[in-house]
Amino acid sequence: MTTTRFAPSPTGYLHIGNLRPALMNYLIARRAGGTFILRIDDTDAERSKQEYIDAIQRDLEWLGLEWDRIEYQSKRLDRYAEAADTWRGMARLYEAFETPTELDLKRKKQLNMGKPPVYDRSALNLSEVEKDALRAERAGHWRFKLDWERIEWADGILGELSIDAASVSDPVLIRGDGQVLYTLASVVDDTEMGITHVVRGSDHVTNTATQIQMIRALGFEPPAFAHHSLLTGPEGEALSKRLGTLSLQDLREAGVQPFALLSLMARLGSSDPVELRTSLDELADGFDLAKFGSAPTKFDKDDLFPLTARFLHEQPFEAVSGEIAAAGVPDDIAAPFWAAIRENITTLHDLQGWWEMLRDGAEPLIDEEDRAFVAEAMALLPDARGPETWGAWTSEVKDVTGRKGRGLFQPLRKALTGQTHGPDMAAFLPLMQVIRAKG
RNA sequence: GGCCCGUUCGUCUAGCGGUUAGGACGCGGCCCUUUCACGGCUGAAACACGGGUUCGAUUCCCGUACGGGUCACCA
Repeated sequence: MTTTRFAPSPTGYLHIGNLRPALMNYLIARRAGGTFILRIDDTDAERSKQEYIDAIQRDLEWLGLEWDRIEYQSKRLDRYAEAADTWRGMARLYEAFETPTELDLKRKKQLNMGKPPVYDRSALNLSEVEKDALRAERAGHWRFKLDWERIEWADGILGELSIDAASVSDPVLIRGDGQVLYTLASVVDDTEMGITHVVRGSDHVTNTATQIQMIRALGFEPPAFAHHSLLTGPEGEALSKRLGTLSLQDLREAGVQPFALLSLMARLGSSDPVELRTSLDELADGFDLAKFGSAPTKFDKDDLFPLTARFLHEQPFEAVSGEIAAAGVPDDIAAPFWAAIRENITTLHDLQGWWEMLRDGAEPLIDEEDRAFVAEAMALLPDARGPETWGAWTSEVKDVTGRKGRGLFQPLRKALTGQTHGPDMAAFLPLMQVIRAKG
């Protein structure tokens, strides 16, 4: 049974970088008919907020990424304590007393000497008497004692990976104040919840190495791990530098459609072409981690808009009637309005502009050599305009002026809409409430 | 600085010793169309650099450069 999870920490809003693991895990579960768990990693009590938990769920719902189950780490503290006891019993968990300042100092010293900044395990040499003395001063924190060996695994994206445990610090699992840390909670949850595939960003590869040892010590077999590359900005710069406008909420407000976002993110970085898909089943179909590369992937927000436009162009009136009403379009002309302009919008925000043009008219765009022609044509334009008007009118203008083809239609479009391109005029003209060119 | 990963058209990538280096998106042109879009056809566009190994390197090895990640009592 395939079981995956998406495990955001509610310390901020979901952004584009979070969407990759969320989607990948969702699609893997979906494709296998398995279970997708939303796990709220809220062990950090100071930074976690209910507001963010709500926002995360809203964002996932907006995208249609439904979870089969939701779990909260803050409700599983007893499970973590139990695992800690197990490791203590095997002497894999040891108490250390360095303050953050001391550790920082040690690291700087090591760095200065050109050595890797790895914890030196000096706490292991403390006698019971020394420990008691230290306990009297401050609360100790707990580290997992790594076996110094090469840790290897076959990564679903990165391939064969090997990390020397000796090059990594023994991870702190429990803070001095008793707070359980990510690595511990994650390991316990992944094993107890039967997670079969862990897909996360490549910023976790060293965590994975240490977690494999922790899982084995608990008597479990590690799940299949896969680490996707991280997103960068269009110039290859770290994405964190421009995360400002890349929260899912920002994208939604910019008018990006869910399926545009999903279609791009489910394929970007893989060898499959990015094509608009309009269901999660289609997205799950053919989704394969092995098709993803391991190089950093450039993400450009602008790529979302052509997909959004394409999605909108396919939408029936019923799907957008609410937005059309919100843009101020009267009900009686809402359906023909959509039919006329839908292929000329990029996002739903463009609805407003077209409606305003219809309601208020557009500043005519008339070339000097067309001035007389346009005046002549406008005189022939009837006040009552219906679906047949454009055809009848243009053919009459054609007969009267002798113009035809582009030379006939283009000046009329420009005079009526002030633009060189736009909706099909046969459908658009009857909806125009005001025609400024008519005077 | 140590460790891990990476570098093929603008972008995402295929390639797994001998290829006219392929595809997709984007871009240009043509056709279709009263505009735009759609569709069809077509064009420009890439192996980071330097050494090896080899009859032969985009492909294998080493080095350099560059990029990303990590080295928290965050996740």
